Amino acid sequence: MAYAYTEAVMDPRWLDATEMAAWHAFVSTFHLLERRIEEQLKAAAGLTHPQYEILVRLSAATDHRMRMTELARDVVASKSALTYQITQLEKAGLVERAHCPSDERGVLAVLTDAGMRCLERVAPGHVEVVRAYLIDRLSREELHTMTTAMRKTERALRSSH
Amino acid sequence: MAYAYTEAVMDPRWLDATEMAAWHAFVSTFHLLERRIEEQLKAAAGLTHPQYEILVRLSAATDHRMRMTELARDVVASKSALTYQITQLEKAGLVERAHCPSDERGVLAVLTDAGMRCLERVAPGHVEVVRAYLIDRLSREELHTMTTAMRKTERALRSSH
DNA sequence: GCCGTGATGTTCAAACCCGAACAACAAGTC
DNA sequence: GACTTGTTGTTCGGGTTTGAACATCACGGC
Repeated sequence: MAYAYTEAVMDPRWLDATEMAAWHAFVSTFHLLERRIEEQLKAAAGLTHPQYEILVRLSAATDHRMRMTELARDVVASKSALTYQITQLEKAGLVERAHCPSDERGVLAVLTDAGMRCLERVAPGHVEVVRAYLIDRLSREELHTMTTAMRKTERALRSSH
Repeated sequence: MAYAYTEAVMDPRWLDATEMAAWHAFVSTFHLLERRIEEQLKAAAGLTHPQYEILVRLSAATDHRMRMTELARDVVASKSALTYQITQLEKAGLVERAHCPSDERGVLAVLTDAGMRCLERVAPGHVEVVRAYLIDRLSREELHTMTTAMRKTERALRSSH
């Protein structure tokens, strides 16, 4: 019990001003952008951001279908959260569930035609928001740096469960 | 009604591969990091990330107190979300509410001594996570670029309500 | 074939967030 | 002072996420 805190107690490497600024800017900006995106999607099609992301992934998949677990990994959602959202999208007629032929327990989330049309209708407005507040404000150089930086962290997080 | 969609319909400037990669990396990484942080904070002190952020802001404020609205802006939370979290922190004895002397409707969130001690105990472990997965993996150059990039977006989002 | 281990997707209760509605007050105008 | 306008913080209902528990099935060794 005692040495569970040993490392933290002995080595508090605090963030300096530059590091603190980077971290706070990162977190605050994401939340603000997320809020703006939710607002736009809800007004345009009654969709939430997680729901939109699901439609995007399915539209990019072969045969417009994906296993639940793989889809959950892609959109970074818990299994139960994905179950809930797929149920919602099913009620809206944008997604269907299908049995997985290769695995008896498996479930496939399938994008319907209505779902594809919905995505095509909503995507331009969504992209416009992402552009207006993030992409178009960054130089090619900045974009590239941010991508490599994010990937380093993503890789580290995904490889440690 | 017709030209509400005009711009989007006429000008669907899709994201190219580089832009798409940047955007997806940004969103995915944040969610993964957020998940890891929540896990660490909950295990260490039964705190959520929003709650931790509140304690941090209060500890940095003069007299360890802040108006609700200002605090909500800082941590990027809705008014009702902050009301809820302050109530939770009050139950845990980490924060108290006080009347605002200069404004009769105002409420001050005040960090208690127990709250300060809690923060001091938890902060090292939290910082360690932020370092291990983000800060320490980025060069000084990358950190600076990311900060300026985030700030551009933050500024744009905050100035448009 | 038969366990043991692990993966898959769902269910459930609890916690949490959002937005609209609301009462109370501030600040300025007339 | 009364009126208007805007701000402050809370409340409430509905929607969403979480993590643990669970039933079901895949896969390997023996």
